[in-house]
Amino acid sequence: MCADMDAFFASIEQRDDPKLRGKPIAVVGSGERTVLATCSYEARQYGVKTAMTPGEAKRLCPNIIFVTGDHGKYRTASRQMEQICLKFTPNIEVYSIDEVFLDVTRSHHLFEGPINMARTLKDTVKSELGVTCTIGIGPNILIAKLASDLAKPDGLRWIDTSEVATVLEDLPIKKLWGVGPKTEKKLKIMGITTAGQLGRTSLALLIKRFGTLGRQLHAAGSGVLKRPLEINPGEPRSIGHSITLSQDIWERDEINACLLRLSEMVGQRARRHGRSGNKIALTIRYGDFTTFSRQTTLPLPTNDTGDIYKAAIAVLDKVRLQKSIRLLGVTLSGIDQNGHQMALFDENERQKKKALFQAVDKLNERFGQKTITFATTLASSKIKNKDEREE
DNA sequence: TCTGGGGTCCTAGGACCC
DNA sequence: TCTGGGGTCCTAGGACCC
Repeated sequence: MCADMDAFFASIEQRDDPKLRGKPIAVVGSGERTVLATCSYEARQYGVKTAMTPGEAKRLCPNIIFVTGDHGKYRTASRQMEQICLKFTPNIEVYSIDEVFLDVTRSHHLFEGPINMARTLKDTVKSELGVTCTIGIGPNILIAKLASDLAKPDGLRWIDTSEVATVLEDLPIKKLWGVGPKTEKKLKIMGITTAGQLGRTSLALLIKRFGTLGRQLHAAGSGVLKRPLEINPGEPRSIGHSITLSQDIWERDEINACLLRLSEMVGQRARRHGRSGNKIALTIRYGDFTTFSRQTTLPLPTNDTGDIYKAAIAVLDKVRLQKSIRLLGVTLSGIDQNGHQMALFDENERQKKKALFQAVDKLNERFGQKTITFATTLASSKIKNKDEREE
């Protein structure tokens, strides 16, 4: 089964504020330059869609109400959803904040079949969470997900093995999991527009044209997907934050201040999860939307704000900036997948550095962005920083 | 009121090693 | 005397997903 929350963020907001119920609303970010994270079904009737700008949405639907999103609240609701699903089977995969896969192969009989089970799950979600969800049922997660897509909102659909071919026959390829705009275009050039056609295309041809992806495309078109559920979520492979600035910036001081903030966000999250990584990537988007990234590898993994910041600055120093900057991002990867045994050793040092950074942030907030910063950021980039003690 | 933010996986090319 | 082959790691970019 695939249990998919309907217009999740918007539904939560409507649940919590009766004035929003039955109305076209959209959940947006807090910044000045934002897009719609999602919108209510009332808004969708006007053609409003996820990822639109508020301006576009307003043009299509003049009565639309914008609500600033509260991710903490959505995460809480998502965890509640997870707990509800666990009452039905221990074999679940929390695929995203608003989707859960359930392997009910061995448990549906306890509910007198999958349809009854799904109804009970829907009712439980409605009564305990106060929002609706759609459930798709199928012989594998690909079909279950497709069933939920076709049935939403507040729906329930079972695509039995015997129906799979019929459903796929005229299904547009872009509805398939893994087929985005680029792949759709390439397939169309090959004369393939439906899942049915994709499934009948020779595997050899698809592999020749798409490499590894070809195998997946063939499987998707045929309605099979062998991947089992990921019951135990692994370690995250990267931790990153990015910010679209309210105005494009050019001044090095402003860039540095932003990188410090991003480094602290990344470091904090890594420390909270007891993770470290040895690759630090910097993402830059110019005002004209050209976007690129540069990264560096450190000799040892870290989750220290200062280390991350220094690395980000070192990477930036190698870039000759062409235009003013719209977005900056910092990502930590190369995360040690076998735990955090290093942490005990430098706990003392870590605490000291953490206290230092908290103090620095406070001072900068109070007296202005550049009150305290790294000497290395003031020195000429020609000077090689061989010795860490320069800090 | 032009275009968010958080991720994953794959690929191509270069450096480097034997 | 114009020039192999296999392998690994790293970086940057792209496609996709929610």
